[in-house]
Amino acid sequence: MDISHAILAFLSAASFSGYDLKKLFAESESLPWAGNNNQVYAALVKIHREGLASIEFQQPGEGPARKLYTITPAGLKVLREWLSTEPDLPHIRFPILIHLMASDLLDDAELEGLLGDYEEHLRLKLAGLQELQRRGKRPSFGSERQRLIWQAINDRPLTLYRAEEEWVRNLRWVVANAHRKEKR
Amino acid sequence: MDISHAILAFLSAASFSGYDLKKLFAESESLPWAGNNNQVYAALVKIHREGLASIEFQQPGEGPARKLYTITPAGLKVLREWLSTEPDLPHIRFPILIHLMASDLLDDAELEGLLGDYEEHLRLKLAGLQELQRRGKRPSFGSERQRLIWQAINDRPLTLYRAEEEWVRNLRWVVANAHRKEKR
DNA sequence: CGCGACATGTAAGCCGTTACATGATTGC
DNA sequence: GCAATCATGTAACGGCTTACATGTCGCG
Repeated sequence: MDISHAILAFLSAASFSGYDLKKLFAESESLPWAGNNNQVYAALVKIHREGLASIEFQQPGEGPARKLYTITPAGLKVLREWLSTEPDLPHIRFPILIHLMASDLLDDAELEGLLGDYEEHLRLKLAGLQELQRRGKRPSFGSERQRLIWQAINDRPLTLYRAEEEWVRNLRWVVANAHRKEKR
Repeated sequence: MDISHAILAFLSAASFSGYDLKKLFAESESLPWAGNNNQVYAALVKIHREGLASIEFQQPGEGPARKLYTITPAGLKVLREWLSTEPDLPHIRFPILIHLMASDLLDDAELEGLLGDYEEHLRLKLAGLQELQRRGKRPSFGSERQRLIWQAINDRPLTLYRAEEEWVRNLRWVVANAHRKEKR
């Protein structure tokens, strides 16, 4: 359960409830475990059992009862040790590649349609992300250096989608030219 | 089980055995289901049961027995229908982002070390991929247009890792400058 | 009064990976 | 004879998602 380290990483910046963390994961876009919650609550129980975080019960009267988790010195130690392990390389899936593998079944117009729709889809996603970014909500906790790093973290999905858009645009150009150059 | 469509996509280009497909998935790098085989064999059974591919038993005497799968007209029809569904956007995981979220625990030298090691790791991966690409093995079946598309498919992981490398390089520069500009 | 956000959890199931099990053929 | 590759499968485990279940609070 690798999500524990991500939770500890969040808790190293501030204290959160399970609900907070679930939302952070759901909104993150760049992190694994999108919109889960089963794992978050289960992992929190385990983290607390191991003494890596303490719980502060916040009484009702000012909202629904919540459990605020705060990282302990033991938790910080575990996190620091984990930080010295090398991070894995990016892990990615491009579902469109499977479509493209079979795209010989499509005529030129159909392929153009597929790629065009995909590019449009990407553009919409990008617009949504940029919108979120603009009126975000950027976590400003931590040092100056850490704020720059948060910016890089938030930028990462944007740069990925931009790269994907460029890749598709280029591919569209390539297949359009191939079509012009030769008869099939 | 989405892997069926990927298998059908491969089979639309040529006939393969389960072993062939397993290797194609393992070597692909850009496709999901890296180095599996459980799923491939299971999916092939299902595909055959549904009449989407036929089996040709190749007798021993010229090697170990193998089952060569060939896509049927029904399989082509299913594949063509699936092709008209919109492909999902890329799905990503950048494990290093979790490290970075907690990186405020590291001093400047340690962070530099983390990023430097990561960049080195990326460079090695890139070199390996380029090596594979050079003496590949590029599937030359299909039309001229399709050959260009195969090139794009094979290039995709390369461009991704290159983009990641650039992203890290930029981040290193940013944190190095932040360090110079202010005391902490 | 109903809806949406807040809040915490549980259950079921798929998907994917690792490891196991078996056996033939080729080359050193 | 041994290791590597070809070849086909099965078993077990864990991670992740979807859906379910329950309850509070504030707002229109």
